[in-house]
Amino acid sequence: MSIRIYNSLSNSKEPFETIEPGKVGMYLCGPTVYKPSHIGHAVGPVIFDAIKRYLTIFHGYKVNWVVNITDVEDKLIAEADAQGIGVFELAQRVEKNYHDALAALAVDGVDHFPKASENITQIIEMIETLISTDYAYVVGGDVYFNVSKDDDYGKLSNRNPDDQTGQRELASGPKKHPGDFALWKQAREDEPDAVKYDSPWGKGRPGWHIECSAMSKRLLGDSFDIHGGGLDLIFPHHENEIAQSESCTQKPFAKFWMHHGLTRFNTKKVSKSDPEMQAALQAMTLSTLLEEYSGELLRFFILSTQYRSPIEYSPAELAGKKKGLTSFHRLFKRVNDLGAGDVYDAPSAANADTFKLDPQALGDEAQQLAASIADARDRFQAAMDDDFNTAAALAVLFELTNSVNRFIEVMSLESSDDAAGKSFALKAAQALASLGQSLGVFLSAPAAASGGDALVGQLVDALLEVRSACRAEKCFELADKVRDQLSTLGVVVEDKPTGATWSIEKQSDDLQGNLIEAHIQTRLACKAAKNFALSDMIRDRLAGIGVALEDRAGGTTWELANG
RNA sequence: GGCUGCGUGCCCAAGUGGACUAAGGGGGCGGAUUGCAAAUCCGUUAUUCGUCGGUUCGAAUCCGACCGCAGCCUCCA
Repeated sequence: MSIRIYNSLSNSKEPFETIEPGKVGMYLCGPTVYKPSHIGHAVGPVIFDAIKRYLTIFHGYKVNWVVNITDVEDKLIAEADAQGIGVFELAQRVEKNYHDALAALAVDGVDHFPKASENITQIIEMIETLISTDYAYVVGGDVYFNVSKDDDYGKLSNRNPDDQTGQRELASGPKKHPGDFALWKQAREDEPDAVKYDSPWGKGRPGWHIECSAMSKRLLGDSFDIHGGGLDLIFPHHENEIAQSESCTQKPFAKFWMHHGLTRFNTKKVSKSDPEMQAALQAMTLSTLLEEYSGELLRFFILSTQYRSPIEYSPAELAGKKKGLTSFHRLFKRVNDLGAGDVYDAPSAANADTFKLDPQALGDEAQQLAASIADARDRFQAAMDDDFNTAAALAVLFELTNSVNRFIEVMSLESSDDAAGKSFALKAAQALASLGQSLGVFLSAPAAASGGDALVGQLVDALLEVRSACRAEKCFELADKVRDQLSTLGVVVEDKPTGATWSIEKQSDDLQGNLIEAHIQTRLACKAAKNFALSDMIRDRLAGIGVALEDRAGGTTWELANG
């Protein structure tokens, strides 16, 4: 029952033990807010959010999670200049964009979002300590970290700074060693005043790495449990964080280093600074993706791969995942339609009783389902305990989908009033949902399902009543035409024992107007078939929901009775 | 060149020495159901895990070589 985590520091899986019993301090490197975030930036937050939920729900940990916002940095200054706006104006705008995306992805577990600009004092203090202990030195208005002084520098990335001469035998400039990196950068004349901070070494601003050391120290202490980020940050960023922090405090910095795989597009890393990626990047921006896909789908997509593996992003791949996710939504809707209760309102997976179903006298099928559910929790936990294998955990959920569907099928629950059976199906589905919820999916029913518009719903219902009448009269041609029309509008119809149900699979423009038009077309077809009872029914039904039809010489027009 | 990793069916993806004669998803194919669909259910779709050797009673899993791919060594989640 113990958690094992792959630690980049040792390149092996280690048993997870926290520094303080029952508590986890967790730090994730966040974005530099100079350009909108893309899909790759969502990976860390989604994984860590799922981890926090899991650790909290399944292991009872109290998790304190910090994600930094880098708002003082070269690129940001350059981008603000290019756009002709203030540095912090740009930073705030991009940061809002980032937070909106996280909200859509259901990443709500972050406890602190510290900003570099708000921690200058702590940064300066840390640099002063490093200077006083000779781990750093001042050259003009710059301060550099002295890698030669740090014995175990390179332990995370397995690099020896003295062997790194190879490619960049560049002039080390004012530095003592080419591997030395900036802790503090002297202000340049052309830089905006907003990023010129006072320091003992004159006006300037912090280097990139030091902010994470200073902010994690302030919010999580000298030593904490988990530090995460993308694989591309191992060197130099994380290596340098370790160097700064451990040299400053003389204590171990992060206990576990977790690095997630990078998102790729056409087998190449998605990068904001890669010129070849620029065109494609537009489409991979989180705000763009969220216009077309739900946050839940993007989250599901990210969780369907073990976090250390790279994820290949493509619209086709996302479409495939969407089908998988939809199969859960269908099941939940199917169970909710049984009327025994709301699946989404599931008890917590933390409660073992959620998985103890009593099959009573419901027979073999219920026995089997009860066994599957009980087993699922263990398998789910085993997968998650093994380095947070969300891909394997989701596989367990897929299997349960099948078990519950089969139960509903075999017990014919949709066409019976078997209250005990329905309640059993509900509990099984809730157990399934609770596992997903502990990863941050299945939190609520997909928003688009009902169209979000009462009139649209009434129009579809009315159309389906007409179709039902057609089917009763064995007038299948007309019935199919209705279904086809709806399908074109993105409304998918499914016939069930209890009648037809529908859902909006694809949003389309002016759905309302098109639905009324579909009524008119259907009515025209009825009239052509001399089925006047049906055509009148359509007109009356529409009138009932406030849509008045008028037959004119040039065709039929419609208007809404009251706004 | 140095340092990390990776290579599993048509596609995605778990599994890292023995319940693997390899999860799960997408797709394909057959059947049940349906007026027909859709959805759902049942069945089926890798004797094989980049290639070649080795270790072992036993390897997708360990070792070696080779081939291919990615990341880092400069900013990057």
